Amino acid sequence: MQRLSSLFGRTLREDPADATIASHRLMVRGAFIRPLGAGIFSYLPLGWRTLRRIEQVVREEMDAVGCQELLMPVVHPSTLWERTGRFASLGPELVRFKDRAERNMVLALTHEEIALDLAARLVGSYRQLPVSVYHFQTKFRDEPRPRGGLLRTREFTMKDAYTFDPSPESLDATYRQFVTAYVRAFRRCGIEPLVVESDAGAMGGSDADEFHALTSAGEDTIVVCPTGDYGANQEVATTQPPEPDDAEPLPMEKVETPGQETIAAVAGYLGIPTQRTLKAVFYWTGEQIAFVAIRGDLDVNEAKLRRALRAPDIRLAADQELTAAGLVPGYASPVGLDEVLVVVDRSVECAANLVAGANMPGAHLVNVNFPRDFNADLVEDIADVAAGDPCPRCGTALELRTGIEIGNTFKFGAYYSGKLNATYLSEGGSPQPIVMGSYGIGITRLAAAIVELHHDEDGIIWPASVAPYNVHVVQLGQADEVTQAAERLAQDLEAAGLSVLVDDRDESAGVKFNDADLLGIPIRCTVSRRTVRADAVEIKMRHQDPREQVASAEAVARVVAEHDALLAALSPDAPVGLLPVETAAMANSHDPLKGT
RNA sequence: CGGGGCGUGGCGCAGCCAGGUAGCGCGCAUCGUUCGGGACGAUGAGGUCGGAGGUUCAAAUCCUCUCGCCCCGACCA
Repeated sequence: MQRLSSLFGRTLREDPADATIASHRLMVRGAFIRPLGAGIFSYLPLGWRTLRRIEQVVREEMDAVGCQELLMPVVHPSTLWERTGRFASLGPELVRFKDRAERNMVLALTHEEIALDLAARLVGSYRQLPVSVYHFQTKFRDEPRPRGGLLRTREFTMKDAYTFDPSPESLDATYRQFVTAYVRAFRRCGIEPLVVESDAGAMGGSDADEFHALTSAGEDTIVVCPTGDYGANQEVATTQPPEPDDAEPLPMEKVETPGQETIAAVAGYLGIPTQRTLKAVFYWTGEQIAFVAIRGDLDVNEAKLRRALRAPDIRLAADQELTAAGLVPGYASPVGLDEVLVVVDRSVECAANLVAGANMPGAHLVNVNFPRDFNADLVEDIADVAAGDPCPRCGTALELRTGIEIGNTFKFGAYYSGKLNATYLSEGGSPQPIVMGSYGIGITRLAAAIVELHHDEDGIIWPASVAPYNVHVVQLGQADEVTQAAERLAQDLEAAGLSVLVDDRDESAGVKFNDADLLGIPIRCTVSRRTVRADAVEIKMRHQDPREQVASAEAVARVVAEHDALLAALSPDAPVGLLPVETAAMANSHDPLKGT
């Protein structure tokens, strides 16, 4: 048992000034974590115990699908990273340094290279496949902007798994197993994950899914169909193509629009809806300017544009870059442009008689029609999906949600195997590339997501599966009889298999109860002069209000039963797949920031 | 990287504009009284005011530079 009087860490009465989101605030106040630098945290005993419990849930689900735990290093020679090309292609988020012999080294930000290299060395035959490994390991990514406590850190703990299959079909089966294992793990941690399609990445992935905890504290926008048949990260989400406008194309004309430099201004000035305008957005690809033409009411989705252009590092172009290319900011038009790369969103292809800039100050063109009036180098879907757009599968109005990405899964196929020459001998005796999958769960981020979904104004409400201790024994008063009773209760609870935190501090009842609420251990037992005289123990569940006195002789059995019931409620067993949005709505209703 | 904010005992803050003995609340220590939802009284410890340089008789305060942290955006397997 741990006594609060000797716990390393102190709770804070006031919120830390720099914490804005609930999980950050409560985990610092409750002595779970302390910041060391931007995006770098120490995990105090309470926090570390919690992380280890989360790990254990994940570990059990990984073991259950036959995945084998190992441990790979944090510091790597750059060699393998050079062979896959990532030493050069990754940006400053990959920390590079030299050792004493001037060899290039990196800090692990993931372990595909290392895991696959191991597989290549250890797997020789199809008889050894499929096989999979995982570990819990520190990752370091020099993020440009850490934020939200454990939500986005530079140093973090990740459970990453790597699967090795003999064929894409075999990988498909493995992949489904892992998705199922992930959903089970998250449910056991008290999170109903929303599984959505995600960006497979510019690095050769063929298929990818993300697992989201829905809460307004998240950073990702998720597009979901209320029928549950579609869900995708906004980076890859699509909607049904717009209905073609079969209006008769009218002759193009120039109109004076002095001072009307924005879509809203032009539309207002001409008395038309923004859907009837053509918005020009300019990106710099690193080599040239890309002129993006999109319907005025839509927004450009940069992730889609990046893929369409096959340009990993696009950014909005600066005004001087536009002027240098002969474009007039506010009045730019694709009409009459030859030198510039033009990307047209499919919304423009389907529209008729749009208003576009005239490439001169103070004037616009009306009745612009594509492709009659201008050319495109690319026509693609590069628009953000908006709430209300029709589901690509069933046409139902789509909804937008905010989520924390707590896990992801990727099919890499033979992409890395080709680079690292990772092969096995097939039944026919020929070398074949190992077919790889990669699966991540951010353990520290998952802890933050759990707190976001499980807290109230008084503190954290840990799911029983991951709480740092099972039971919080609060001793009120320092009388010998009370101390002894609390001690005995704690010992009996431990003998029954529960972990116990005892608040034996000489503090007032209010301080102790408030700290108990803050720390969020699911079951609280109070021992005081009053309960000792009644030969009883008061039991209170953290997630509900009633307090109940139970006879001492029955207290332990009762606590065990309550704890078992809490664990049973965190059942992993429910249909797996793309989850219905009702569950998403339920998850959101837990979020006090949004109200209910 | 762009924009904004903030660095003053362990935590939360005031003082800065209008330079002149570094303050408040909480916490901490000791003693006493309290003792079921952040008790009360008394006494006490604890701060090179993020750092460097400058202006000045005098700098937490004014100027310059710099480091760090937070938020928004950019970015993000």
